[in-house]
Amino acid sequence: MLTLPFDEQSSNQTISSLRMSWTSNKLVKLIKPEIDRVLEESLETRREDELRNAEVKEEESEAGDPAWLRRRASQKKKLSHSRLDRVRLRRIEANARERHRMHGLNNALDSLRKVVPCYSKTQKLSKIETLRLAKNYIWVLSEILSTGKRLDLLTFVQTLCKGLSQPTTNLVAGCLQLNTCSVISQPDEESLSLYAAYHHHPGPEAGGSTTAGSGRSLRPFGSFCSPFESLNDSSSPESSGSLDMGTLSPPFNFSGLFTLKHEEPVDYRSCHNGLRYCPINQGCSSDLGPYDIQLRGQFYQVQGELNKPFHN
DNA sequence: TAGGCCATCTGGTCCT
DNA sequence: AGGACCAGATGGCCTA
Repeated sequence: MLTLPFDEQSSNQTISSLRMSWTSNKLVKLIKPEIDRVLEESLETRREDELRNAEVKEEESEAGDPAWLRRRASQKKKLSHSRLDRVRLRRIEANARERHRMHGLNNALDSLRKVVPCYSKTQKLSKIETLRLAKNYIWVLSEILSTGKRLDLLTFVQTLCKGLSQPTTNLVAGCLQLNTCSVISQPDEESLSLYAAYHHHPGPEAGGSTTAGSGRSLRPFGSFCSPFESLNDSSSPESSGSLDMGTLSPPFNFSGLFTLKHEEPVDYRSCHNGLRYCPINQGCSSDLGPYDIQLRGQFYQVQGELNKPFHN
């Protein structure tokens, strides 16, 4: 007799989920008949219990229930065993489909994790953080495209980290070997000048902390406005408290239309964790810096170039 | 131990 | 009728 890792009190849900989980395992082929038998026994037991309970409930309620409820109860009563079985079978199938659907969703999220900065097999980003990071990443790329200006690493990371939790911020900063404090609190002059260029209006979130004066702010980019605003009425990634992908669409569909070209072969080892960027005080004179945007059809090359340094 | 995250189940709704 | 999608509920696991 096979001993399954759950006792008789385990619910059918547990049994069916275990059954589904094990389906992919080759071992299950050997023990499947046993699993099916236990499952059927469990289903049968539960079926009998539910029928008993339903009968008791109907007896209890028939006296004072409204007519529609009595009708419903009598309809239930009329459900034959075969009909009940069919209903339950449909429920089981629906559960399996739902699981499959959610697995598909999770696979898609995994794919997304691999194309955003800071992909790590060991420390997986949560679903919500993955979406937030992706949103910020798209926004940064759109900024680079629309302004034609490079972002220094600090700005890049700070923008990526907008709205992310502290652990994720740490992860992103860690990927780039940045001090987290500098990511969240101390924008450099270059960054500030860049914000000034973008600064159209303070925005609703800029009322509280500021970057000037105190030199310390939890939200240093509160007034970092996107040039897209005039076109799309969109705002910076930080402008909405909740996840709002809809307002952040870029001004045009650039997917597959551009690539980033390095001016010269890059030795990633000489840079912070591989990212080629212009550190503060090193005076990169090029307008575009390392990002030489060209209209080609090599989006994935861009993606690879941008992500290569971050992925460990 | 509380809180975050996740997988799963479930019933409702909409669509074909 | 049946499938896809969604949101709420629930319980397990992990971590600070």
